[in-house]
Amino acid sequence: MEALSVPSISLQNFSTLNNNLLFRNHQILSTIDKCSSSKQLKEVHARMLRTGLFFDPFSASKLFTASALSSFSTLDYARNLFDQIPQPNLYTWNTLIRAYASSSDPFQSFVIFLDLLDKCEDLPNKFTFPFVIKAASELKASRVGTAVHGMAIKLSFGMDLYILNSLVRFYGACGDLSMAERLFKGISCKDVVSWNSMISAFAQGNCPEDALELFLKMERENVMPNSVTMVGVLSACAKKLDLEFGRWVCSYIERKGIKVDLTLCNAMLDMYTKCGSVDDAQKLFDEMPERDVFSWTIMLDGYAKMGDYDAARLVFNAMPVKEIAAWNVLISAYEQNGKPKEALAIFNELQLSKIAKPDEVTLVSTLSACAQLGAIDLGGWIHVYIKREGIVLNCHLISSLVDMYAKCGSLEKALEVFYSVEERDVYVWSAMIAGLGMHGRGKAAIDLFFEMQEAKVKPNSVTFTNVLCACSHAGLVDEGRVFFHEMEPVYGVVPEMKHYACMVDILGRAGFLEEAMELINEMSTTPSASVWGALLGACSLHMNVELGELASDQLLKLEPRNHGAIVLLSNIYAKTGRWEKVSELRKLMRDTELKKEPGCSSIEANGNVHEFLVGDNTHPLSSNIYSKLEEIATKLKSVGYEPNKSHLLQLIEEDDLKEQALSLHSEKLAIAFGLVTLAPSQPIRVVKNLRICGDCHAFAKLVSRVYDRDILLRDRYRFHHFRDGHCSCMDYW
DNA sequence: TTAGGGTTAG
Repeated sequence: MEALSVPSISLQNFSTLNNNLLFRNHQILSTIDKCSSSKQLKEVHARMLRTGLFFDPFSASKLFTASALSSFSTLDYARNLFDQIPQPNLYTWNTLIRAYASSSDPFQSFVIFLDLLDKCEDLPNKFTFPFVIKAASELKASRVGTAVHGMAIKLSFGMDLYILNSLVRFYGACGDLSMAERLFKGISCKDVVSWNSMISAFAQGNCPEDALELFLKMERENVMPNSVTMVGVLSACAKKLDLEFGRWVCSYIERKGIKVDLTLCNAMLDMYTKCGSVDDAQKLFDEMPERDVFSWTIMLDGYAKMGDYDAARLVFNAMPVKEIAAWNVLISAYEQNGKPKEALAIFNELQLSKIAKPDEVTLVSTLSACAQLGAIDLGGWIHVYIKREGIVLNCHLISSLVDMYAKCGSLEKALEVFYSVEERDVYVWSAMIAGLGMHGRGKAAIDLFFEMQEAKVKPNSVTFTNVLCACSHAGLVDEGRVFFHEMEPVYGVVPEMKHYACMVDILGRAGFLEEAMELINEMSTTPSASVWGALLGACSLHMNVELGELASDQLLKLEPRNHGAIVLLSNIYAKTGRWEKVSELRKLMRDTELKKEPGCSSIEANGNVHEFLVGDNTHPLSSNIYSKLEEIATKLKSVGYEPNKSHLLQLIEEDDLKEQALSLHSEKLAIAFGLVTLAPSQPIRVVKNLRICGDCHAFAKLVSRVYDRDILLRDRYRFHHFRDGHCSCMDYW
């Protein structure tokens, strides 16, 4: 009996104790929800460890959830906490996967998911899958996501609405719109999220028409859209550049009383700027009760894209928080509008200000600006920076580096980067093919094209443009014909205008002018200015007056202000001695106030880019440059150099004036500057905005021999590598 | 005993 009394007492005691514990537990647990800083959370954690409450899986999961999902706690701390939980339950595992899925490192969700399968006694449930699928969408990890989809079906969650909705988004994000649509159509009880997922999938997958159509269908089926729907619809309007429909959507939102939150406001701003009405955007922006970094960046982007850099700068200066995206907007706007120097100035400002840290987008845009300017020192510095900061070299960065090195004249470095990586997508291969092509290595470019086939990478339209360009620069006519004729039947790439222009260039340059004309006549679409330009260039090279007149007529019909066409035609007339025609064209240029684009050459020295215009004497070292030019002239004359005056296109009449004008061509100034400032071991790298003229070409060849210097000159079309009196273009350009 | 899916800038 005694034995009975003891347990009865202890049971009673235990029960009291348990009640107290429950009460205390409840108190501690309820404080978790009230935490508003990581410090408070850590205090609760400590108390739970002291009381042993942390070792109760449910209580631990409460604490963990707060740390994983709260805005004030870091994911690292949460992960640490998770690792301390002796036996995390499925709920806890799911929460960790969820937290990683919306973090900056969604890949961890996969790692944790595999860990769950290995270590958790429960199988994944219907809550697990949406989180894992979300991670797959973020990463566009189509194979992993598809496998996860299969697993969900096996565990008989194939019809769960939440999982299906996540899958629609996942397949959409991976670009498999037909699979997304198949799943969407198969959902028996679609809710508003199902519609939203499909509309966004269309909008983001470059099918804005389908997105808008689906929205109208949703209307017809009386499904009430919410603000998320409208964000997707506005994004489709922005993609379609459909301002009218966009405006209708904005009034629809008002009419239907759809709640306009900050995100929706931003989507409206974005639609207005993308559709070209920055005024509407500015009006809305001014009225917005609340703005976030997105709102500011959209406005900045709007002004920058339309080329209103002053307004963009005002927005930028007013931004309360200058995230890296804002810097990127400015840098890429300058870089893409042919203002690479301004782009580099912003990059410099970013470096000095240390407000934000360059990311991959910054580096891609900056590398492109370096490529445009031929700024190899800065480009190389960025390469070192990437390595130093441990930035992962993705395909985008690799193609930018390859492109930068190739365009700055260092084919070796471009090849080094290309062969140093294992993952190469079609753009990386295409960039390398272009690099070889512009350096006149046509055969190597073609070999690389076939190497790409062996690596099972499918060529696209860019690849073919680059391959054809490579053939053109190297005079590989037969190879060019084969590629052009095989691109559609063998590789499934339909020839576009630029491919026709390349092919006309290949044929024309090699003197097959009639064949080039036949090709133009066979075209099913109207030939563009670039096609006629290629023919005209070839006519100028081979002095074909008849076809030249035809080509320039067509070209001027399409682009009446194309001074290049007039210059080329006058070139043909001058070479064939039709002076009266030359005068007519000169008069036409005067009357229409058409000015020849001034020649401009740039050269990098000690990290600074120096620019020279024709006859420029504004450079601080101008007097040194001109004495150097005189010295060069004397030296070259002694080896038999005669200036070739025909390249002046008879725009200057007096012979001595001509000679003087020739010596003032910008590339000559840049080369002289290079000889003055660069160490004898350094190659002289010059970038010219126009095509190099025959006289400057002969000049550079001789300078390379007389001064024993490598000269790398990039003109509008290609590279000329001068060494020991020869050029890599073999005088075919 | 806890919960999930869809949205905007480069």
